[in-house]
Amino acid sequence: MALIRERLTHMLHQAVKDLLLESGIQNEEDLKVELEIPKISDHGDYATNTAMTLTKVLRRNPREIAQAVIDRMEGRDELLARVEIAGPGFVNFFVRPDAWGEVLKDIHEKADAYGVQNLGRGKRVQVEFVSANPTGPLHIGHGRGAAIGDVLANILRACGYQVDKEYYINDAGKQMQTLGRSLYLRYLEALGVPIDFPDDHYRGDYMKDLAREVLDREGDRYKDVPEEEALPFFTRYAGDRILDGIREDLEAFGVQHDIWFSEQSLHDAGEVQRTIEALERAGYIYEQDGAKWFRSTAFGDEKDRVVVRANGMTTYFAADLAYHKNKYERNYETVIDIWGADHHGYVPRMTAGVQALGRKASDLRIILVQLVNLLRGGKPVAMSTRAGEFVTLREVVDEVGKDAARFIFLTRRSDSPLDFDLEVAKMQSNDNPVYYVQYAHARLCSVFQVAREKGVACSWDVPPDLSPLHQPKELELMKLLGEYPQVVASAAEQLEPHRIPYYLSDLVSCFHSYYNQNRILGEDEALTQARLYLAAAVRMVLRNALGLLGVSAPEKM
RNA sequence: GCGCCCGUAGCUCAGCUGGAUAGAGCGUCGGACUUCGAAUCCGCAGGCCGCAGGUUCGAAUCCUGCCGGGCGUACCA
Repeated sequence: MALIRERLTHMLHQAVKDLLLESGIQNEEDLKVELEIPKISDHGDYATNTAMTLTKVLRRNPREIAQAVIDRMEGRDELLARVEIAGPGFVNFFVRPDAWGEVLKDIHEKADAYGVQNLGRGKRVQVEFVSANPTGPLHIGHGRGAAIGDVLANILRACGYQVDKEYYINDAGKQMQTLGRSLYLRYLEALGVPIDFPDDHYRGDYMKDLAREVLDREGDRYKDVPEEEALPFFTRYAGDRILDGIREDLEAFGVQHDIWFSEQSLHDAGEVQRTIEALERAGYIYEQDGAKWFRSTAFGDEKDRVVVRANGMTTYFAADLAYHKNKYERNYETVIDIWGADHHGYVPRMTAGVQALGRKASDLRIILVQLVNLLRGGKPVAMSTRAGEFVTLREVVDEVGKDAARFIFLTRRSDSPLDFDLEVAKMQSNDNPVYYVQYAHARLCSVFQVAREKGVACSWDVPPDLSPLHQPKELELMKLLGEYPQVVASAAEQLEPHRIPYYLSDLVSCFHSYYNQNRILGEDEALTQARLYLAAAVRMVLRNALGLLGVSAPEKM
């Protein structure tokens, strides 16, 4: 049994199709119909503006079209109590109250898989996120990108895409040398050798910690080794250890990448060179002032970009081109990059790059994540990266918990800047939406606990009679539960994970309100069974949605 | 200068692929625990959707111009 929304959409779609055929029009584009939930309940459970959008094609007035559409909706009486034409030409649908129970049966039947669908049809998608340079610990801005990337990937998986989560390690180039040298100098310092620590080196305390670690493990064996000989060890050591730390911090944050991809491996395999050659053959490379330029202006970038400098070194951008070429060679149909918004200037050149490599611009989707302002009690926390004074992601997770941190990162559109207040994140109140949602789940678990203690049946081979559910709040809950798959689908299509937390807040708000004015476990056995069945469905959806967010669904709190 | 993002209630933000009377949380004020969890609920108040034009049956949403804030404008990584 299909869900209410799907059935109605289908019915409407057929009716519009018939109407267009009768009028001799066969235009697929005019056939898309959309159902919205009106803001005002007097306007029905669902409404469509399709009659208005059809006025231009059919050249008739919208209310007439609306009537014609309604007349062609077959089997509407089974599902609908009433259909109205309203305002300039809206069609408002009032679902039969007894039809909503189908939603609950559907949820019980699908259980964990409720919300899972097959929009993607197995299409391979890669989500690349975090990809912070392995030169220091992750900070809170990386956390936001991590949460968004991780959850977006989860959502796409739930929608039938075959998704890999990938981390690009910038382990090549001068910054790694600088990193190694920073460690080397701290090592000497720890041995009591006077050093001069340059400003452009990595000054954070974590480098001193690492230096002590090297000292413990290796003793003073590098003390008298010439710098050029010692550096490779220190570079590799620093890079590996910092990357380990990043991995651990992500793990503590609930994020696991499937693939860790090394930039150096592209250089080692000659892929950077090959990519430049491929672009040369395609005619997108020219030489000027001793450098090789990529003609990104051919695809709308504001200027061309250097890929090989006059000194013969390839640029970072060249490696990025090779990396993206490599992604498509690994057969990803769509590649999603999650970048800090401070990199937005790179979007046109990267988009140009994938097109020059023979892909559609839309094969690369870039999500820009705005910066995070870290606050404590409303006051900004100093965040100077160079001085190494930043608050790390790990510190934030340790202080406020992974659930609160993730939820807060996700409760905002990614292109909106985010104020992250450590005190608010720790508050166990409604200031903090994560507890509001988790509390509902714990509450429901508690109800089931009590039910079991009282010996009330609360698992069902066959659905109970749902006719006792007819209160407005009960119908509203069922309707909201029925919207969940649609919410997941739209989050996937629009690449907007924040839709899930907002949906959860709505659902939970409705539930809490209902809970406060009704008892689930009561004298009336039939009513109790029906309400428990509803409650179980709410709990199921909460679990599924929180699972997508990587936020726990506690039984007690 | 040019480019991108943002400007919605006192605060933090949804709504933006055009739809009917613009929403939520916080904060203020006032109510609800002998009951399955009060980390909850109920109610009151709060708006020229930055400003000005345009597009059309209809604009917070699309277009143009301004104002204000953030970011970016390398043969750096």
